[in-house]
Amino acid sequence: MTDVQAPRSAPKSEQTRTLILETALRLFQERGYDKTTMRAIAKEAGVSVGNAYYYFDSKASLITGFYDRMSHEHATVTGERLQGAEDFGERLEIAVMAWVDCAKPYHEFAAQFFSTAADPDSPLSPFSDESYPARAEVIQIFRDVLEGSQVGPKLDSELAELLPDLLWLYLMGVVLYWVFDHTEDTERTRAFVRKCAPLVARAVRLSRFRLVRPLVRDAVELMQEFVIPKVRSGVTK
Amino acid sequence: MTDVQAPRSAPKSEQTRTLILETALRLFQERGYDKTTMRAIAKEAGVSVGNAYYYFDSKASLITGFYDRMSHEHATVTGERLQGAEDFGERLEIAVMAWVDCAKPYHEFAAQFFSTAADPDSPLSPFSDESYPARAEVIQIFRDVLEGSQVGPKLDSELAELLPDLLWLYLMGVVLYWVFDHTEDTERTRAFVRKCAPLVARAVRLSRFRLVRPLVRDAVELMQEFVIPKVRSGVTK
DNA sequence: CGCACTCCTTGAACGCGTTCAAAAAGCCTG
DNA sequence: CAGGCTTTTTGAACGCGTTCAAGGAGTGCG
Repeated sequence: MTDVQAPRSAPKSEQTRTLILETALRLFQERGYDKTTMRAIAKEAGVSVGNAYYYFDSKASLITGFYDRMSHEHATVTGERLQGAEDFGERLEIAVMAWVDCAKPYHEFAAQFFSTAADPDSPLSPFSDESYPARAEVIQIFRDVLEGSQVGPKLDSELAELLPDLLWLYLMGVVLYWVFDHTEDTERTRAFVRKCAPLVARAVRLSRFRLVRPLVRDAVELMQEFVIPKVRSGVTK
Repeated sequence: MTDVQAPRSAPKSEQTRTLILETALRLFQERGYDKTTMRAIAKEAGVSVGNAYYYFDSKASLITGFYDRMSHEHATVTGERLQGAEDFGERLEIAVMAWVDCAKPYHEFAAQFFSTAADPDSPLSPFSDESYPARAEVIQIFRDVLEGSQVGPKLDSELAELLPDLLWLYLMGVVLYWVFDHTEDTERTRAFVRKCAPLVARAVRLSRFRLVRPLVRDAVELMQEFVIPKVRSGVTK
């Protein structure tokens, strides 16, 4: 099921599918999402427009592969960089900054594409059932971030269980910031991430104190009831 | 060709413009955004498609009037309901719930339209320069919410100044939740709002304690540097 | 009255994403 | 090889948002 380059064993149809997908992603990156037409994709891939629609529901759903690729690379890069870092804030910064780095080549393309992804009914919404695998993989990254630090075991168990999902939401906030960021090399987003990480870490550590703990518990409960179901299994639930 | 009412102050062109706008908003509400075509708007208004484009840049920019109308009604309704409420959490719930009530007739339409509004370059983005007037009006609502409660004066002055903008961001979060909410009468969003308000109020009150104050100050500083400029004067700054 | 000038209005035409009936290519069985 | 069946491929056609050259319509001036 891995779709890198069509293996020799793959049937013809799978080859065509892959060819169309690769061509599309290449053109998206070269010309941007809007300027890449379905006709151009078909022509470049040497097939008909109708054929592209035989394999993919829509132009937007050609992005599915992009999601998977992106979360894979994010997980890999983060895994490498986390080696040796033990401070929670530091680890968090590494994970989020890794995303910014991985997403760099796609910034222009992603900004154009963002509005499509924001459609609640689109399979490409970050909350959709279809994007669940990619979402789960990124949440796992944050689980690693937490478990590899000293702060993890000291937390309230319910919060510790919830935190990876919350950090994924935090990443979505960063993504939103990044999409609107037009500075060179998205330097402003990077500065934002560098400043945010230690603050988040401090907030998490504060959550253990007797003064704030009751509030945190209630907030955790609220999240578990109202927000997490949407993150865990898509908006339809 | 047909002149309905002729206010002596309004020249012919203004009449046409208004006619197109009113027709568009009515059809959007009746049929939804996607199913309302520019051709249908023009036909229903008794003009040509090209004429609609003479007055409005695009189909999306026909929504501008909707934004203003919505924020006005939100401000009015909130103002009425705030009478007699003094608790900050209660006032916050009133303000946000008033939004949910005002937005009720447009839920289906807004969900379709949401993806257009999410485009960072669109004048209809909630962060855009063009939507600044509506945004400012809503932020003023939250300023009233804060000032009419007892918690306002006791806060750190920097936080107090920032809080209305932050509460507007919180409202944007609720809007996001609302857009994805498919329950009857968006009952789930309402429950979410009812549970959130007192928690936010508690968090604000906690911010005054010596234990958390340093963190809050740093977070406020971060917000002022990285986020508030975008809220105050649009993303271009 | 003719002329020029600006403001409005028109509808055909363009390029886009998407659909679909029909043709082509594989594939299996007798 | 023939015949039927499914899978794959085609490209014309549809409806959409949007553009634009062309033509009114009103107004002031000689």
